[in-house]
Amino acid sequence: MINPLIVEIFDDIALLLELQDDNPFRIRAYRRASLNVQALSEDLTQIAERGELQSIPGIGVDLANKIKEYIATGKVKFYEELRKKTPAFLLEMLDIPGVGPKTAKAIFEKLKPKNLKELEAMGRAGKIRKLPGMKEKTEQNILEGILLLQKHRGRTLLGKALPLARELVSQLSGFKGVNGISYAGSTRRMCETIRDIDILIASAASAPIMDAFVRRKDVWKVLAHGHTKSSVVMKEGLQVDLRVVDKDCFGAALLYFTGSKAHNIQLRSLAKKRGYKINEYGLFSVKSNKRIAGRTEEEMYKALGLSYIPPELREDQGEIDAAAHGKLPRLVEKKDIKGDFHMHSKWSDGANEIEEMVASAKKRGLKHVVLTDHSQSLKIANGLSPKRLLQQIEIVRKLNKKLSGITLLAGSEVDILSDGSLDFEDDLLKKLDFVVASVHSGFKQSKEQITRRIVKAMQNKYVRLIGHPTGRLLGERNAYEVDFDAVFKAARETNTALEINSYPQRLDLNYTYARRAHEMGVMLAIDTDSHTHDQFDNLEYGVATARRAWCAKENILNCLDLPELKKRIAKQKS
DNA sequence: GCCGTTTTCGGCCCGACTGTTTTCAGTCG
Repeated sequence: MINPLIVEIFDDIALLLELQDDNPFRIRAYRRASLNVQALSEDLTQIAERGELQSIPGIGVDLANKIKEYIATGKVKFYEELRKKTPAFLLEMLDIPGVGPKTAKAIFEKLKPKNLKELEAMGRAGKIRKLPGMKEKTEQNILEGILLLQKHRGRTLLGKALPLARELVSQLSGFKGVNGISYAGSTRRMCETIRDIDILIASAASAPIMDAFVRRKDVWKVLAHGHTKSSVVMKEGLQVDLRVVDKDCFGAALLYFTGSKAHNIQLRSLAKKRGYKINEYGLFSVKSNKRIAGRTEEEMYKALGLSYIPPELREDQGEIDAAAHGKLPRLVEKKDIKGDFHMHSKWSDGANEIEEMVASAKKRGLKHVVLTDHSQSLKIANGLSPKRLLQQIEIVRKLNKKLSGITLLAGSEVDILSDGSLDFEDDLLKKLDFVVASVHSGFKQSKEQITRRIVKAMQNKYVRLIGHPTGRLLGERNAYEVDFDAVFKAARETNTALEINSYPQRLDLNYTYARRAHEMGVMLAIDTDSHTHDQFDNLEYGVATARRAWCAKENILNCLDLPELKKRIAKQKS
């Protein structure tokens, strides 16, 4: 997959051009192209082979040629030359919050620091304040920016950011004069990782709210503190931006601060074409400067002739066009999920007894769950031997008779071994109600090997589902190399579902692959892979991923009632 | 550098906060 490399090159080119004070629209073009490449689920190499690079929005003749050049030579000459011209540390300086191209260049040209440490020493020695246009404050801010950069690197999992955002919303909503409140930004779009939390408040009296916000005990550092906008870094490292607007503008502001940036740009272009202007205060007629909409997001979309676009879809992935033609899907919701096909108990590496897991699932409204402890090869997770699995099946059957309001099914998360065979014999799998097959080893195999392995597992007539199909762990391990088209095709042909694993560090399939999979006719299943009783709460992250993948409930296997599911299973693979 | 239901040339989203300025440039989202 060369896409991440192209993304990095385009982003770097944008920064390098910025340092050269190049045409800002040219710079934006590289950024836009990078965003659109990021959103692809298919490898650029394949798109290039079909000669369709220019069908990607933001990719024209020139950028298509740069991609082709990279595929052919592993290099982009234009990029190499730009880099040669620019010292590496100058580029690195742009990572410091508050330091942009102008400041970076001014400092670099005069002081020639070689690294962050040297720059910091220069700041401490009072050398930066002597430069034209800079005083003590600028110097101070750069020093603090360096500190921030060291503390606040990387992104935070949605599973951590969302609860924090909700907590902040709940606390701030109790404030006097708050007429409306919501978190916005990538948290509201349910992106898998979050850079900072955005909170929007509707109120006529912003100053006291701002004051209280920046004085919170859990605030580490105040980055900005204005009348309507403040930014802080929390002690645990996450940045939170708070914005206060009048309640008449709440919808326009919520739309704006939810983003994505690319979605906003498309909306504004559309507005412009129709003689309107959009900002965070509303939709205005350019001619009369009269406000047309702004109280609610629904009102804003309606005024633009669009149906309401749920936040999860606002990624500039065709949603505006679909909304204009009434073709948005009716997205799956958490309440549509009837069962969970993937959970563990103390028998393998779970923390709770089977009964506790079932009770927890029932409490959350699930109607059926499949117990899928690990198989024998996964020693580290105390995988079940055939003998223990047979015992467990019996216990499951007995326990199920005692249950009401929820059905417990017998299953296994069986390992797909390195040659593609399964960790249990068919005779044993046959006794189970539902089999999940997953890769837990041999991540470094070649693309062909892993693809063959997974396809072979899907051809087993008892395997209903492939668990966490790409094996990635956010911030820890990349997805293994696999030919997705081959996997999706085989999944469709063998009637095997693919999982959207809800565990916040997995979210696997991710939303772009999940979208392509169901568009190719593959059934998906949203599972929690719970290892403790409270992890059933992760379901909402999996549902969000499915929504971001444009899934309706018809695309999701666990939206079926148990009788329907059983019918489907009986028909499947027979 | 991209793009076209006004355009193949001339546009390209919009505003808040900060610091160093006496009216604005730089940075950020």
